[in-house]
Amino acid sequence: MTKVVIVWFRDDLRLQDHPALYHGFFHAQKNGYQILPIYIYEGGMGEAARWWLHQSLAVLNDAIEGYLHTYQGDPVTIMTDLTTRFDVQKVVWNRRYTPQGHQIDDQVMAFLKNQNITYETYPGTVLIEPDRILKSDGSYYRVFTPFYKSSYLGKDFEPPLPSPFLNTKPSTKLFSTDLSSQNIDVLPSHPWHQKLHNYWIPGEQGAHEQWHTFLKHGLNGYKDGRNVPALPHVSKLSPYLRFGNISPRIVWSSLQNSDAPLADVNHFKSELGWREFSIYLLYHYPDLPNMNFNRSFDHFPWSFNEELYIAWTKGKTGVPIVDAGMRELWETGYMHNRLRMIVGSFLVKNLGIHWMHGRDFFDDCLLDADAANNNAGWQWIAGSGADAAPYFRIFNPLLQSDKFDPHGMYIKKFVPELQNASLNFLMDPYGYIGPAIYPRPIVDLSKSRAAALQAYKTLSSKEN
DNA sequence: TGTCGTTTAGA
DNA sequence: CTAAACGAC
Repeated sequence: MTKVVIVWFRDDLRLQDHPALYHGFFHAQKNGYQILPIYIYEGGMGEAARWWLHQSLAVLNDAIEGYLHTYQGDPVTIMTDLTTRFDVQKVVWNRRYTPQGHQIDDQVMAFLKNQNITYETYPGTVLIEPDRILKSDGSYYRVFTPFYKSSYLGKDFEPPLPSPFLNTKPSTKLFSTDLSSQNIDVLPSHPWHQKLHNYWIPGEQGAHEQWHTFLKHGLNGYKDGRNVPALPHVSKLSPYLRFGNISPRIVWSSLQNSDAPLADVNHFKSELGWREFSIYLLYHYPDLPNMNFNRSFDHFPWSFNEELYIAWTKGKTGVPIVDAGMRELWETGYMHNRLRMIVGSFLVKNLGIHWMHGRDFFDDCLLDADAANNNAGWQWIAGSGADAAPYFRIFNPLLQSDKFDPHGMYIKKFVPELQNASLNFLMDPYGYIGPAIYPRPIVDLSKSRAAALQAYKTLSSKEN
C-alpha cells in the first residue's frame, strides 16, 4: 500500500498560509510519502453557503490538478475506511473551534490514537486561538474592547506561509486513485444560486483579487465609508474568510504594509477583531446558538407572526431601507453590515420576533453564514449578546436611511419597484404616497418601538 | 455600533 | 430659530 500523509481540508480551502498543508507537505517530502488531500462534507450548511463550498472545492481541486478527494458523512467512518485502503503515516489539519467541530475532531483523534497513527494539528483559521486569551482572573472576556486591546491592538503576527507548491508541480507530490473519491453533492437543488455567479468568484484566487481591489480602492476612507452601503468601502471578504479561501494572517499582514490612513487601517483590523471575538465567544460559550448570552432575556415575551416574518424575509415590509437590505441578500447572497443591523433591529424590535428566526434565515441565505459570526451578530442586535447594545438602543430605519443612504441610491439599486419613487417617500413611507405596487408599511414604527421598550421593562422588573 | 425630548449656546 | 449637547430609556 502507498504510504500517505492525509491533509484534511476543512474551513481552509486554500494553498497559501495553510499550516497543515505546509508542514504535511515537508513531512511527506522528507520521508518519501505521497500526500492525500481530502475534504469531508459533514452537512449542516445553508443553501447559499453550499454553493460557495461547491465552488471553492472545485477551485482548490483545479489548483492541485484534480487530486482532491472528497467525501460525505461522518469523519470517523471515513477515516476508518481510508486507513484500510492506504498506509496512512500521518494525518494533519488546521484546528476549528465550534462545539460540533471540536467534538468530531476529538473523536477522530481518539480513533487515530487507537490505530497508532500520528496526527498533527495547527492554528490556521484565526490570528489567535480562543483558549490563548483570558482575563487575569482566568475567565474569558465578555466585552469586545478590552478583548481586542489585550491581544490585537498594535500587535503583529507571524508572516503567512507560502503555498508549498510554489516550486513544485502538485501532481508529483499528491496521491490519487479513482476508487477513493466520492462525488459529493453539496450544490443546492434550486436555481437561485445561479445568479450568484454574477457577483462572486469563490476560491483562493478570487479572494486575493477581491482583497487587492479593496486595498487599492476601498480601504482609503473605510472608517466612514463602511457605513454607507451605496459606496464600495466594504471588503466583501466575509465568505472568503468563512471558507478560508484567504487567511486572516494574510489579510492582517497586508494591512501592516498598507499606506492607507492609519484610522482606516486600524478600523479594518478591528473588524477582523470582531470576527475573532465571535469565534472566541462561541468557543467559551458553546450554547451561543441555543441560549441567550444574557440569560435574563429567557423570559422575553417574543411573538411570532408568520405573515410579518414572511414579509420580512421577502423584503416586502413596506419600509424601503429594510426591504433593500433583504433584497440585497436574495440577489447577491450577501448583505452590507449596516443593513444587517437595520433589518435585524427591525425584525427583533419592531416585529417582536425572536432573533433565532432571523439567525435561521441568514444561515440559509448568506454565503458567509457561520455559526460564530451569525449567532454573535443576532444576539448583539437583539440585546441579549455579549457587549450588546442595551435593548432600548432601537434603530429607527428611517433615520438610518436618511443618515446612511441619503440619496436612496442603495434602496433604488435593490428595490426595482422604487426606481421612480420620490426621495421623500424613500425616507418616509408613512408620510408620503409611494408606487401602488409597493406595500404599505406592515408595522407602525413608533408604536412597535414603544411596545418593545415596554416588554423590556417588564423583563428587567422581573429580574429584581 | 441609537433615539428622542429637552436644554442651551449662539446667530 | 437652529444646531449642538445632554441625559434618560
